[in-house]
Amino acid sequence: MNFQKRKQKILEQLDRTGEVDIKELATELDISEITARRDLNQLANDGLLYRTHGGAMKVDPLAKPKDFANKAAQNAGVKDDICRKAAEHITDGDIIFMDCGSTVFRLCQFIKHKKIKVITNSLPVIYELQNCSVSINIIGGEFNNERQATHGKIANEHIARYHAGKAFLGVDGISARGLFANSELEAEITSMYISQSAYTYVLCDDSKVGKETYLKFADINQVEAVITNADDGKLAGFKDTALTILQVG
Amino acid sequence: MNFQKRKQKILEQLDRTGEVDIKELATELDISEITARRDLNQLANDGLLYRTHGGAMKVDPLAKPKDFANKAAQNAGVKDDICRKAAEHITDGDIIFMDCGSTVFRLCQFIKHKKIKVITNSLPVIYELQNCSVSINIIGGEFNNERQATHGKIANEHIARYHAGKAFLGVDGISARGLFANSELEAEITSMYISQSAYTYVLCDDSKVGKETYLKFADINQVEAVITNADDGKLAGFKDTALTILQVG
DNA sequence: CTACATTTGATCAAATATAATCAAAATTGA
DNA sequence: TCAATTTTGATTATATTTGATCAAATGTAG
Repeated sequence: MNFQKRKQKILEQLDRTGEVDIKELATELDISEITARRDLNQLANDGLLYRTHGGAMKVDPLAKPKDFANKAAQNAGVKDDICRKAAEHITDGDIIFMDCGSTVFRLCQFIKHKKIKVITNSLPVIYELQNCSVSINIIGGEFNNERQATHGKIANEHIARYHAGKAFLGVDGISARGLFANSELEAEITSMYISQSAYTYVLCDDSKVGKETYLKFADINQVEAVITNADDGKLAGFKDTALTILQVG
Repeated sequence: MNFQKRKQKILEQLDRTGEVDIKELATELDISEITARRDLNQLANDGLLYRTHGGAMKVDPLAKPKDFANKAAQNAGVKDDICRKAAEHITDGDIIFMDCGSTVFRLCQFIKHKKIKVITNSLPVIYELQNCSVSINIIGGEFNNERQATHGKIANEHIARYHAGKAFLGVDGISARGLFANSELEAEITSMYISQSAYTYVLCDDSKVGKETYLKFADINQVEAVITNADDGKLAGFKDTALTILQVG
């Protein structure tokens, strides 16, 4: 029983009962109390639970804005797994880009407590990260109501003025041949994110893996890592690429 | 039963019945009276309830600290009058700037149905105008949580790239000698709005008229009109200026 | 106002949880 | 395989939480 596995079980029970107890946890997971404590502390540090004396409680479920929440809720379990993994790669002091997809949006909950700078064109992300330790830089430009984000020439130029250590991006399709998008606007801004960040993570669930849709906008070697729940079979195509693959679930 | 959990239960009961009693609390939560007292004291200290002898009462929900909505609600009647008048000057096809003050925010309700472009640095304005006939251009840059808006160098440069027919701005003070602001950030972005618009309306209630506070950032002849509820006496100082004065109320 | 009951805060003691330190065990990478 | 690193657990010291007692403050009734 390693840390990752315990983490899952703890979060699972927390989700079910709303609370956990150090002593019970130690018994159930067959670990010492101090290890249980260490686990809880780490999870609390990642903002995934509230630490209490002798245990922990579920973190407040927050009211999600508008219908975006519904779309974001589709496949939420998998997306959360992906984002939890992504959050492990974000540390205090980081400057990161976040794009406007529903997957990337779910990353917010895991980074709220971190002392980082987020540059984003996504209104839901902005909304979610106000009033917390994250400092926000809004990408200006024409606002697209459907995507709840800014896009276009001015937005692209805005991004071009910044550099970030990491970018966390969603795509509509990814294969060994490159990254694919369903719209030009989306493709352009994603390209810009990639070019202005030192290290790019692509976040996508298995439905996007192997999919080559509409518009190819980047080669696979332009991004550094993909975080996904796809299985080895689906990922076999990436064998010959330099891509770092982070599997979850 | 730890403090966090008791806190939940206490606040829950408070919300239901409006009050709690030390003795009952001690029995129900199976804690000593002194612990119940300590809990109530701490919650009172956090402003979550009113401490009374022998128990506690629900705190007045209207007395919550100033979030933007409340601030915007202060003096709402007057501000609405001012904004209603301002809206009369906005017609389909207009491109307008709106700044991030609480007065200008109330203009939103009167322009929702209009077919115009709004360029703004105010997050509340953006929220208010989504999903309606107004097309939005967001001014990018670093987000200031207190003001719920973007400010700074990049924001100013963003504005510099656009021109609008009209600007609707709030100020912290206005007199025949010029416009005044309580912060440099605010002053700079307002100056930029003025210089990039053909016609500038200043929206302010009578408390701002004649007030010369902190930082003067523009001469009075740089703006074209002021919309206010101030009376003739307060406005007498503007007699010798070219300013168009639109009185309401 | 006085007398009485109740509530309260302070102090202390006991129980419990936590952090710190260090050693053992497991994992990792050559 | 061995050495280095990480993870885990035992021990001890520290901190927190809780409850009991009691004097002081507050509220109530006459």
